[in-house]
Amino acid sequence: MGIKDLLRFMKPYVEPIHIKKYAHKRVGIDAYSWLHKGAYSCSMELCLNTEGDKKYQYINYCMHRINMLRHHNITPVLVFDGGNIPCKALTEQQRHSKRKDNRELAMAKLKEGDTNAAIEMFQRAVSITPLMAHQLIQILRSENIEFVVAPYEADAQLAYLSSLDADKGGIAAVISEDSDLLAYGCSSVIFKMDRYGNGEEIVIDKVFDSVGRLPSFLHFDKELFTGMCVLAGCDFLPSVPGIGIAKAHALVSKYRNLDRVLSVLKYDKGDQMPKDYFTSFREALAVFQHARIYDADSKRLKHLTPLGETLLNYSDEELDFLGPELSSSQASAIAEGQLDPCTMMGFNEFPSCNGQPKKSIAVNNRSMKQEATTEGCFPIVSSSKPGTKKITVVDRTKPEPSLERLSNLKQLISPSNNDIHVNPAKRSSVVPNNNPFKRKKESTVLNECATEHSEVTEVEDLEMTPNSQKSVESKKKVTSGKKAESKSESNKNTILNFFSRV
DNA sequence: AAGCGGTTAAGAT
DNA sequence: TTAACCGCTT
Repeated sequence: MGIKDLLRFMKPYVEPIHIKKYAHKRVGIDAYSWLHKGAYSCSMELCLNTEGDKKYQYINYCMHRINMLRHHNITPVLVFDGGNIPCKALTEQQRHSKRKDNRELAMAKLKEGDTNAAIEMFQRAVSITPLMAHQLIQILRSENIEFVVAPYEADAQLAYLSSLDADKGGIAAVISEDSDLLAYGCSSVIFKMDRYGNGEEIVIDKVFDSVGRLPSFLHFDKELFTGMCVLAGCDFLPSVPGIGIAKAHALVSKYRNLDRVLSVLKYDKGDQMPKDYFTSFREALAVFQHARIYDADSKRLKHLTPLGETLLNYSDEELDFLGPELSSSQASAIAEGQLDPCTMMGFNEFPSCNGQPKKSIAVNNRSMKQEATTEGCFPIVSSSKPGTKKITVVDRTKPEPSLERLSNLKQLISPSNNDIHVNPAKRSSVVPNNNPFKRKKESTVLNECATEHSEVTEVEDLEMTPNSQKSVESKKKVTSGKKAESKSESNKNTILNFFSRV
């Protein structure tokens, strides 16, 4: 993943930092990396789609980290991946097939009765689905945490936000595990951040300005750096055999011009180079430089950096390697988490009653997209008539799963029955019935065919910083102007107890 | 000296 | 899954 060996190569420029360095700043988060780490603890449940609380532990993980950031007065901005771009199709395909193999191995182990071995395989089989992202997004909405779904690569969106001033929605740093961020020109990236906020930072300007440190980037600029990354091998294009990060750096240092590097490469390695390497290289470079990103200000797609003369002359089809252009309404519906960027269908509707045409926006849809379509409605079954007042309902017949694990958590759930909650505005503020971050108000059926469907009414901030006994100040959120009542003092200890055990 | 395949140890949840 | 290391090859 990312640029081959880049982080190892950049080791001399890595500085250990604590996230509190960014107190009172906005910090972007590559949501995929957290979702993926969080999914480890519930990989089997996710793969088998087992009903129960455990399946949602990845949300738990993400919220812990978000609350840690908030504890340090950092404003988190979560950025989710959107559709796949064509030149990443091969990488995606390889990952998908590996996961499929591991899934089959896991199922075999399960059949044998070797659960431990099965879990190990399931951990290699989990993929992050748009549905999982959507479920986290619903919590983020209710917690008023900023997020955006990128039209394509989250990394590109993060790099864009990194280029903006804070008052224009910009971010001061990015938390990620992916070295691609540097190739996209992100100014400050924090890798390997742990649960306490310790991480390793690379600041790109320090790299360019550093005198006497090796490897030297003194005569590099962003374009040369990105070129070096593409030469070394990235998700969009494998490297020419025999070229790794060190050779790529040496070539770019020596010639200081990517065209010259390419012609030298052709001369030296012409026989081992794919015929279309030159074209592929230019496209990969262009993705890193001019990826399509969502501009929240104009509510349109834009390019990460403006297209140069050559690319400006390209037709729409010729620019499709950046991912197809999207209309303003599509782009903003995706960005705001209402449209599944892979299927272009709404999250809260049945596929059958969704009027959106299924535009193919990507060569390869995400793996396990069937979850995103057929199960995207789970556990929501609500009216699709626009403008109709929605009545939300919790199915009381369904037992709460894993109650023994959630004995404390259960106390968070409001026992009040027959509490009708009409909420026409928030079509999408729907969370799983057993979302451990919510106290739920339950509603009765008033109309239509609604079945199980819970409505967010209140959110607790969760203290999880082990070093600190001070609680993060609880920020109560209100849906539809409904004031949330606080039971936080009586519940805080039980919350603390619960999360100290997790 | 660097790339690259293979192996092994450590880390996370 | 990554990071580090080994040994072989270019």
